[in-house]
Amino acid sequence: MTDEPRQPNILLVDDHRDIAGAIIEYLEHRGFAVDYAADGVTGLHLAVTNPYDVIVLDIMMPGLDGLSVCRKLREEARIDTPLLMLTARDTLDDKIAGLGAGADDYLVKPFEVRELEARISTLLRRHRRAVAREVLTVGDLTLDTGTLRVTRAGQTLTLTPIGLKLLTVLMRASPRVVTRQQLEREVWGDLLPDSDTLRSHLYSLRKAIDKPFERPLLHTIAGAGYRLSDDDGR
Amino acid sequence: MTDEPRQPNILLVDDHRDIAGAIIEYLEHRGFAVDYAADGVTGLHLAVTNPYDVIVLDIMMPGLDGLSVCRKLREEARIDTPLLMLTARDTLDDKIAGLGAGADDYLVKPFEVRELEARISTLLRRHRRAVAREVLTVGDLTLDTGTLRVTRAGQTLTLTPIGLKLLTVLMRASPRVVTRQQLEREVWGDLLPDSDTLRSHLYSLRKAIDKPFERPLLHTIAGAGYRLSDDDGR
DNA sequence: CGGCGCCTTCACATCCTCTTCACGGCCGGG
DNA sequence: CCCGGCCGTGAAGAGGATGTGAAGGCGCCG
Repeated sequence: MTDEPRQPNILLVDDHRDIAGAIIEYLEHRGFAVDYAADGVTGLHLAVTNPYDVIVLDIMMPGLDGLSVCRKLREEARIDTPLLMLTARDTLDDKIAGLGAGADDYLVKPFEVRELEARISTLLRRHRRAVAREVLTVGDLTLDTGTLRVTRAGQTLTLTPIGLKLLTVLMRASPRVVTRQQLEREVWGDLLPDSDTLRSHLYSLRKAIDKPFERPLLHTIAGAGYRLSDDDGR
Repeated sequence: MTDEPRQPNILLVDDHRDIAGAIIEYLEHRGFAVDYAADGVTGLHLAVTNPYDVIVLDIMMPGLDGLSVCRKLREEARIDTPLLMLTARDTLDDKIAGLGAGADDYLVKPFEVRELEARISTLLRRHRRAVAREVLTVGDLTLDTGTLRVTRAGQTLTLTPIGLKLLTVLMRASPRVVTRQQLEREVWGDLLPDSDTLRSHLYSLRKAIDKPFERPLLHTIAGAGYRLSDDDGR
């Protein structure tokens, strides 16, 4: 609902302006937002200052070459954005080096842009899935963001999409307090509903995750918001 | 980029020495300090005797398996170090149910080492954030501005929104004196109430934070205002 | 088309907070 | 010595915030 498939941001680093131009045109036409750098230094700079979804990196470049950029990104900047390396056939050996430097895939030149797009899409998918899977835990309550399964004390709970969204936000924030406003914004974005329907949803959520159990996890903080936490001994 | 650069300590527990070797090599190359145990018993021992930042635990092991190690860590040793579980695809379901055992995340084998690293980084970030909240302290009184929880001498106090606001201002200013005017302005802005309701609120606040205890922390400075401080020596 | 979830909206109940007011003690000034 | 101001104390009522539950509408899927 809120996590819509926004336009993926791609960074292309390649010193062949003509080839790059064609690639950019195609990718933008296909719904990607493309940033471009003609050399390794600017490419590196862009990569560390912007959150890209995929980085496409030519391996042979004057000055700072692709391998070095890759290595710096991974080892110094600690950026784990999916990275696709472009390499010429005759330097195929580089591909080994490329994967060693932390690239996720490589493509041998010359290639079809459609092939490039396919690889990019694969990387996007894989990374999204990888990032999406995460297990949040508060007390004996767990939420697996990969399977969207919610359990408490071993038994599976079922909740509505909005309930799930609220719970995710609350669990990520736990044990900090989340204001009503934040919750509303997370669920509905900027088009907030007329009346405060949030109250009903919180009510349902509470009924789902707390009602059947001894110790409540969802606490109301008067005048401030809500907090999800396991307050036993402390 | 403020509090960074200590080397994170990882504990890896996995009975597949070859896989473990590759993981260790990669992680160390990427700047982690890795301890290794090939079975559950030594893993458990290492985990309780050393302060790790993240523990990576294979779920299937001869002898003491990962789930048991996890449970023992959480329930007996009371260690809340972030814990990542490694699990084979075919045993996914049972094991995920076992997330109630207290794992923070899981990774399905086979996986990319880079993905493992990404997960580890996430856990590190999350844990640091959770621990590094701002906590105000005056004497044995503490206020966590993230969870809005107030404790004194270990026990949790409950106070009203306005009481909380007043306390926050007083704690931030401590041990300086805060005038009535300042307090009123903080709470009500420019539209001050008719009568001085502030007195009542300070009374309640005092009742909440001082009444149940020996030494008072909230002092009235005649004609000047209020001061929150632990005055033993002075 | 019909049933089923889910979301929204509304109405009511309940709880809690804030404000207001009244009283009394303390203290300094007249 | 008395008075008035300042402050602590405490109770009570008004009003707001929140919990609770049900009705209705809408979209989705068979």
